[in-house]
Amino acid sequence: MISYDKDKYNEMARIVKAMAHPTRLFIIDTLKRQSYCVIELTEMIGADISTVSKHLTVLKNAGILWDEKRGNCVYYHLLSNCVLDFYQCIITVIERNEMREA
Amino acid sequence: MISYDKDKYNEMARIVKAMAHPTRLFIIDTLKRQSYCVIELTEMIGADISTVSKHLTVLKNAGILWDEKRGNCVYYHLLSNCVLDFYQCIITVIERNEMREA
DNA sequence: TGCCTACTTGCCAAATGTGCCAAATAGGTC
DNA sequence: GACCTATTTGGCACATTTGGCAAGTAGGCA
Repeated sequence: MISYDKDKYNEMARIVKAMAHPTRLFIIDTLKRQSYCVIELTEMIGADISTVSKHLTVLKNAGILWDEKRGNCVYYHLLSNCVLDFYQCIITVIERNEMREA
Repeated sequence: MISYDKDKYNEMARIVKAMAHPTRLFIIDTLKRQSYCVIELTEMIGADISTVSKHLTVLKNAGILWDEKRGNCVYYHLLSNCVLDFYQCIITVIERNEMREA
């Protein structure tokens, strides 16, 4: 009998939830190329800097990013490259969805 | 200059959000072995059947599951096996988080 | 036809997530 | 120390998600 280990799946959901936002997916996708500081990411995203800072904190708390203070700026880095493998899967799902709708 | 293609990341977030719930992660993990009907999953999960049905609908609408009526029951199947690759990555993230906390 | 089982849907209260503004903090530079 | 820039935090309104109950639907079977 398969049992639902709530603690295990809660912990996993915490990580997935951290990725479950368009801005945060963009941040992960952008940081795979190189690291950026909060201001640079804010310019790309076009939201309030406090909003971007909070998104970065969510990803950092999930263990997906780490941050590094350099001079006046805080640079964010991708910590878990494996999350990028997921992107191709998601795109595959989207493309198949579009095919089925057509 | 990298630009934030909101439509693209919204669409991707829709799929990730569908997975961003402990019960739904459990369902995906369980259906990788074999298909189950709503009642069977409800017994494993221990929630109201309407709650489980709604979770299944979320995953179906995201294109992660498909359903098939057989006799009196609706069987749900995993449509996108690639989402399972993500599980190992999440577990790696969790394990590293635990190491860093220790 | 009527009943039963297996679901799905509507509704609603509670919980959670989001985004902006304003205020606080933290380091560098003069 | 005073000031400036970069970032984080607090607070709040608004939107979304969640879960259970009750009601509705759909097909099988006597």
